[in-house]
Amino acid sequence: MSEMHLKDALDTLKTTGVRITPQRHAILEYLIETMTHPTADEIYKALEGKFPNMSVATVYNNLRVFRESGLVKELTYGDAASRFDFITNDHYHMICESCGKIVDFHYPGLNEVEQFASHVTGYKVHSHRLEVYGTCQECIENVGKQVL
Amino acid sequence: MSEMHLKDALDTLKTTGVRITPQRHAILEYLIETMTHPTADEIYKALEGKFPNMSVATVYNNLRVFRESGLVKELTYGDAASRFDFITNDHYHMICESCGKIVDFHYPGLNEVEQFASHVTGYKVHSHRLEVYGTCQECIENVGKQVL
DNA sequence: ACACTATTTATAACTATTATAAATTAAGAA
DNA sequence: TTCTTAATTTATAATAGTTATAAATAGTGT
Repeated sequence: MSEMHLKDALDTLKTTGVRITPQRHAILEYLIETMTHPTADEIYKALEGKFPNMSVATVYNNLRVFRESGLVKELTYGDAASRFDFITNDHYHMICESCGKIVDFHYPGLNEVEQFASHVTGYKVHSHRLEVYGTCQECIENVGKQVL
Repeated sequence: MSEMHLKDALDTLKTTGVRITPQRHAILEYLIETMTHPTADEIYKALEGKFPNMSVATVYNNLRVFRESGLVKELTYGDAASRFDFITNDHYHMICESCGKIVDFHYPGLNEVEQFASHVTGYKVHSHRLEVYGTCQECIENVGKQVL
């Protein structure tokens, strides 16, 4: 079924007139099959084997293309590197403030908030972003050697 | 009443054993009185008049101190510079994707989401972050000369 | 297979942020 | 008030993530 996602994604690109290069194929594939939310550099390193000559710029360029095509979401964290997330259906992120691990969770109705916010501010709403911060089980157990 | 905030903030710092320097005073004051959500550089430039010799590092250092004291929240946006927000009470941000303007809005109950997320993921929850993206009235009227 | 244009690569530049070390200063003690 | 000391500021350099550029390469429709 992740193959289905890949197929859909490639179709989306083709429809938008974006060329399918081996690099793009590989980046998309990697984004879909890894359940993590990799940084550009992690993607770069992961594909180093297949594409020894690939430039970091290529990764960044394509992540931007994917973002503009609505295939990928970019998650930013201040000075740290952005993380990229293949968009499947609506989900949110739970982030461990100790080790940085990100897991997804689904939650139904946040449309009310959008409507409310739109009403109060007069903005026309496109989307929203919700993130929950906490400590994961593992880090709770490893108290004493906190990193962050 | 913004003077109240400043007083409270200074007290908080003093209690935590953080020295009150003129620079810190000025940065806090600026953060409180400007309703915008300035970047470190904007703060630096705004205080250039009063402190011609102040270093950018000082602004960054103190914003970190304030963040660690829980006085200030940092909002990150990928490659763009972080924006800093004096914490009053719980509010969220509505961000215009066209001009970048940020306005605050209040919304009551998102604690359910925290509880839900905690239950599903097993994380111990500390906080959350919600942002709504859209287009502000002004930019809706100025269609045709889109910036972003 | 060709031609045309998008894309990749390699490199350098840019910008936000942080580290460092020397000079300065806030704040409590004498 | 003056002294003392550790925290803070300043100036500078370094780091890291990301983007711009231009030449080389390669998809895609014909």
